[in-house]
Amino acid sequence: MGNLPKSFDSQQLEPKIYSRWEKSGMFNPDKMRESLKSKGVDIEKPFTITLPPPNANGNLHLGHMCGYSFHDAIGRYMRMTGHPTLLLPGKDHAGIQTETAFTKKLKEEGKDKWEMGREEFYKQCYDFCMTNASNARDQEKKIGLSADYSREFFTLDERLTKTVYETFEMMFKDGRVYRDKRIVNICPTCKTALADIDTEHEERRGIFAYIKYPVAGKEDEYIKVATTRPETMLGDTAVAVNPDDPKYKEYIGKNVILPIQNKEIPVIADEEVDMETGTGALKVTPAHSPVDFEIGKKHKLEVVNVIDMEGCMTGEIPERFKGMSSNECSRALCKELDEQGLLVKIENIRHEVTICERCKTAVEPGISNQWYIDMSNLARGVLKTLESGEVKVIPSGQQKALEHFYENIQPWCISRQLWWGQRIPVWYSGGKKLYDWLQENEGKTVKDFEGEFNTKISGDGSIHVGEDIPDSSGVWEGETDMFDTWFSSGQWPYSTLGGPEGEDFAKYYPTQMMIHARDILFWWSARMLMLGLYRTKEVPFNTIFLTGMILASDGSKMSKSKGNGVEPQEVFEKYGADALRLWYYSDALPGSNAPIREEKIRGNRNFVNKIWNGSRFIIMNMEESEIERVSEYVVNTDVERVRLTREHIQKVSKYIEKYQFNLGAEAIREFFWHRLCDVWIEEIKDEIQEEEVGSELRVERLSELLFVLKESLRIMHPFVPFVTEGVWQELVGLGLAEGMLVEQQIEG
RNA sequence: GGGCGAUUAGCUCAGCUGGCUAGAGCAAUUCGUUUACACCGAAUAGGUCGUAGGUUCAAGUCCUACAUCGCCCACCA
Repeated sequence: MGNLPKSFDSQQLEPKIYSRWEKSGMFNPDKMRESLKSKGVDIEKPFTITLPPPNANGNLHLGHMCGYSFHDAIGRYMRMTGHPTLLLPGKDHAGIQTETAFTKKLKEEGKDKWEMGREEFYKQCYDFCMTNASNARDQEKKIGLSADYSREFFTLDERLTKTVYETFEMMFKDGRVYRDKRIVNICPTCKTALADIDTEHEERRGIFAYIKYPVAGKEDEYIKVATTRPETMLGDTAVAVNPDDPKYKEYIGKNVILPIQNKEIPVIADEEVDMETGTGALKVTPAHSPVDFEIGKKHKLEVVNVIDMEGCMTGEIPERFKGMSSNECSRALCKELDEQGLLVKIENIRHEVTICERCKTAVEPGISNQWYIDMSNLARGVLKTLESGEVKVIPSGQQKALEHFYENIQPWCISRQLWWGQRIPVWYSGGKKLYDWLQENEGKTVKDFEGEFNTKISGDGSIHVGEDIPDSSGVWEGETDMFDTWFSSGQWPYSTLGGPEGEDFAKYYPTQMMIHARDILFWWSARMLMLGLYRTKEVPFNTIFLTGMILASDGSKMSKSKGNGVEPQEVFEKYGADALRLWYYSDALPGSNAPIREEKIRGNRNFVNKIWNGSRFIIMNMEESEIERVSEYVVNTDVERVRLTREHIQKVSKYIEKYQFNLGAEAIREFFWHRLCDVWIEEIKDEIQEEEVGSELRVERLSELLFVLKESLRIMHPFVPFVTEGVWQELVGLGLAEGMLVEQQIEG
């Protein structure tokens, strides 16, 4: 009976199967609830996961596919065990990263961001993102992601931005949000401030210059300092030595002359200074080094800014250096110092530098005014939930890392000098510069500011927090900075459900899980937990499941520049989505690295094909005249094969519930291939070979096989949804099954 | 400098709270089959579970040190 093709043609069938699922509406939990109700199925608690929104600035890679494969397996399992299940999809505007990517794209097209202007840039960048979002959506569907696309979000959607703004306003009122002038990392390429967490460290080549600072009032007496960044000396305001250092004891409290600038600066004593490093004397540039900034604060040193946002020399320095890049200036300075006999030597060294996480440019530490959030007591709140077990991280080793992060939480710099993102909803009466100046100079008035800068101000220096301009008086200057992208994605679990007042929020919050690769644990999950706790008084999810990292076959990171990447499309075409999914379940386990292994994916494809052919054989063995009897036959639960099948279902269910997908994948393979196909089918083949069509024994045995087949299709469906649904539909076509596999329930 | 993790067959990894005569997939070797599937079947070989101690009736499995590798965090000029 039946005439099925010899292999499961994933290329042909997967898209068809996916669109049938979509039509069924089962990915919408509201519709699913109705459907279950009409069938009289017991409805369990809803199950929700807000899916990680991929950055809408490119295509998805195998790492995204990995995460979605796990989401989907869990989602499908929950759906098949009576839970109205919501996998909520979205796309992320991804602030800096998208701005960088899009600017680069414009450049390739011969266009310039600055010529284009802010508004036009935003518009075109938006379109760029929408195109990418649409591609990403198609790819998500290719891997079989059973998400409810009727609820899809983009992080810049109005409904979502509204929630983000509310949170900011609340935090401002609470005094958690504040503006502060501190030393921050400034990326000269991205031209924006970066939070510490947005930076990386890398060993790079550099110089170590030894420079003589003449002691004031003495001939031929010098203090030698050593520095990796000579250009910052223009902003030096002290030389620090260790109080116990015999070499310099006599100079403490005296002055040295800062060369080039010809300015006297004090020699101060500070325990932080290591006598062994360099010369033991440290030049102090509070404006351009985090360490020096702290020392400067302690000793009330002047802060002299000599490098701007773009990494160019600026401020009160000799004309000839102005506008030079810091590197150019470094060279020019060394030359001049050498001519003056003040340069002792330059060593070539390798040292750790801080670089921009996105564009890998070395950051310039610099002083600037930025918006900050004090996260400390929210961090303590989350810490409690980790300790109590309310929130769990899989693998547990990463949980400790997360605890460590919360214990050492720093103020979060949330303002970015970008064009792409959500504008910080703040208005300054009389301008931002006035506001910052008044904050810095306590007791001073608007009048003082007018005097100091010789301008006329309309406005009183106050601030208004809110999306809309407070009135039309013309005194208000809108904030131009954007939010750090993580400030919006950090609110993903409730903003996508319409915020704390939303209808979906009432039904589907809190969510149950968060699944992503471990590299964004601190950026994302850590923030979602804190912000969730703040806005909703409860943690947004209880389980963080960290997938393994997908690597190139040699164990290195996949990257475009190395050309060692593998495109998902390539894998789909060669082996199909189910085969790729199985590989993730067995290889991309929490805490592990998963170098791509094509031969393993091929092996999984073979298994997928085995599922097809085992099923095909069972179907083909049934004669048309037997179908009605077989479909009505109720198998005896005492029969060994039936009993073992039940045990198998329970075992795999347990594995899924414990997130042991590797064991689940192994078990279904073992059962279907090596028990059903290799043993049971072979046994029954022999038994019924000589039997007449329609005989009691044939009907009984074929019914038994059909039972085992259907049950194992159900339990395999969360792992390999396409081929199992494909087979199920063949059964439906013959009257041996009903509906769609996606809505079937797994019997416990 | 601090934290975390890894080290089991040629390769990639399982092995949860100690009972293993140590498993899987892929690769390898031999044989078979071409009317479910060559994207197949049957079989074989391959590991003193990083090293050294310890706890225990019993240790890949727990403890301690060491070695090697990886990741994360950190302001060393």
